[in-house]
Amino acid sequence: MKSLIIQTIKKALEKKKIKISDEEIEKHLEAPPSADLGDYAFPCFFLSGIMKQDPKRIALIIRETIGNIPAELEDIQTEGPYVNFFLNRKDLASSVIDTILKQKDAYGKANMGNDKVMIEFSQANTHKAFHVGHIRGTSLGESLARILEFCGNKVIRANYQGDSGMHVAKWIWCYKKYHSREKIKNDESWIASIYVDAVERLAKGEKLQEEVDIVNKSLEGGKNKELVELWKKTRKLSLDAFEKIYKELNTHFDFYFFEKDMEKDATRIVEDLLAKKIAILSDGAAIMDLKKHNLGVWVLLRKDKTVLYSAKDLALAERKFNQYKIDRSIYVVGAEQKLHLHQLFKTLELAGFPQAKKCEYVPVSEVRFPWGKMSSRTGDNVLYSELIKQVADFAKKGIKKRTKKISDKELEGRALKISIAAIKYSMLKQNPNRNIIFKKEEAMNFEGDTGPYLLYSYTRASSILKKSKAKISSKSKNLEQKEIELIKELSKFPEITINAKKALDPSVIANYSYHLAQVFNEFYHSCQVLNSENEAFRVSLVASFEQVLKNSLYLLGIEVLDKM
RNA sequence: GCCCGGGUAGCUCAGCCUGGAUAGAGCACCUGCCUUCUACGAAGAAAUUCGAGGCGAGCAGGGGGUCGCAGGUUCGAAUCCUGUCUCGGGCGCCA
Repeated sequence: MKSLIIQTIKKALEKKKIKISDEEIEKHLEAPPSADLGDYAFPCFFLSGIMKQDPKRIALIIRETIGNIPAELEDIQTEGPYVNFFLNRKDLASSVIDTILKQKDAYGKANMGNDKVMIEFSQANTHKAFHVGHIRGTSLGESLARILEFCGNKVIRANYQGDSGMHVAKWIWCYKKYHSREKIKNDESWIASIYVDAVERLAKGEKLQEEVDIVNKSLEGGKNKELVELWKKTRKLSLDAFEKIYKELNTHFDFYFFEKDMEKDATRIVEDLLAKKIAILSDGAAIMDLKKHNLGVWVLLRKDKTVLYSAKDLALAERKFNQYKIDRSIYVVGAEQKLHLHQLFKTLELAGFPQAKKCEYVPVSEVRFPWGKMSSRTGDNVLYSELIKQVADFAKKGIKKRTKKISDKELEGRALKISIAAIKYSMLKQNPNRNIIFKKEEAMNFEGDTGPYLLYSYTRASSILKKSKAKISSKSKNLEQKEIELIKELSKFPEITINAKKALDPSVIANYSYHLAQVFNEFYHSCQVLNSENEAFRVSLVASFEQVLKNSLYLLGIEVLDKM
């Protein structure tokens, strides 16, 4: 249809002895700000230089030169310096609806190559809090995985859990020295509090770090059985807690990598880099001097030869490519680690790993309080477990207000899904590269641009579908303005998924979902479906909306509900 | 100091890559509406139908903007370029 319009414009211009390429015309062709202005608009500003006339006049000339309207189009009008084209909306409507109802869950899927992509995300550290910031990275990774799959990729979800390193040493040291009389509790906030206590104590006593270093060295050596046992036990508590969270967040991983398992390979790789003189020793530590590349200095091994996360990341990269034969490796990691990731990729390149070029970084910005950083080091944060409980309690109140007969199990289930939708949506609707200012009151807001609003719109649609007995038909004798708007919005979905994939940005999908629901709610208020003359058509439109909203929410990792 | 990323309504954000029709949303505030999640009454064996209100996780309308500031490019700048102010993050043994 677009090419027909391009050709129509081209012919009209040729009659006026002006040659413009198809590409040039397509570049200028745009969508008018509202449907009553048409479906495609051709702005004439750029022609005023060539034709030496007022663009408004040029629009009139083009319209006049076109003459009769081609059969496939409904109308061509001018509006100021624009020539506006109207498609045959009834045809458009039935083709959009037929496509959606035929393709169902596959509507919007794209075939953009079937690369095997590994996407690493979440990377929660054991022995520390899983707070709101971690929800963001986890939700983002899962959503990106779904978007890539939807566009034809084979996706491998990988988690890289920080179960070794200085933070673990601090926790073990602190527990042994100050808390050993406390029983080890299966309680996230208790585990998090020991870490906070360690950081506080270390900030006060300068010499204490030496004790932690000894614990660290000993843990890495693995010979002190008592320490290793304590590590294993506490590590498992953290990992089990994470697993429960992942399940609630509707995500899963195909592979779990652990920092602990990278230590040996990391040492080997660094020794190799030193032998090849790619890495050098400085003050006894092994470093990569990347100043030439404007990436500063990257420290790989401490002077006591224990490994740093930099070296472990080299080992991880090697393992990802060698063992899993992937075409593309995406790292969904905090934006504050930007330099680290670039140092990693550059080092892989200098070390001669051919896969270096296949690595990509998706920075995830912080979730902050209005007054500053959220931190597991200071304990100034909101734990996932606390937040989900509060939001779910709030959701339950809402459900109870409306529904008298509901089993406890059903109530819990619905409340959890609504809360997850609320929390995930709030994390995904914003561009990943920008900080989110977290306010607890806003997490409890279920109105407007929120996850629950989207779920609510879905339940409205499914309720209508349940009640209607009409036979579905995608054909309509006439179309209301709100119906046209909804159809046009539905037709945009395939393009939206491609945009989200290219940008690796779920907020594109989130913004679309919200706008789609808004348009549907406007339609809902202005067009009665049940018992209307046009019920057969409207039901098919509602069914299409339900399907597309479901598909787009799926890409965000949000499950829909029939009832709320 | 150097390197990134921001600055758009009181607050939180979208639009910026690829410049165009009055700069869009949400929250909060004000005014209306409310038929199709749920929920009340009546009729019916039931699906359901009819009726009058309420709720709000619904809709409409309203107030609120020097798109940080200053230049430049352009017929046209929130969008591109330069400068500048300001906030956040990062910058050799944390992850």
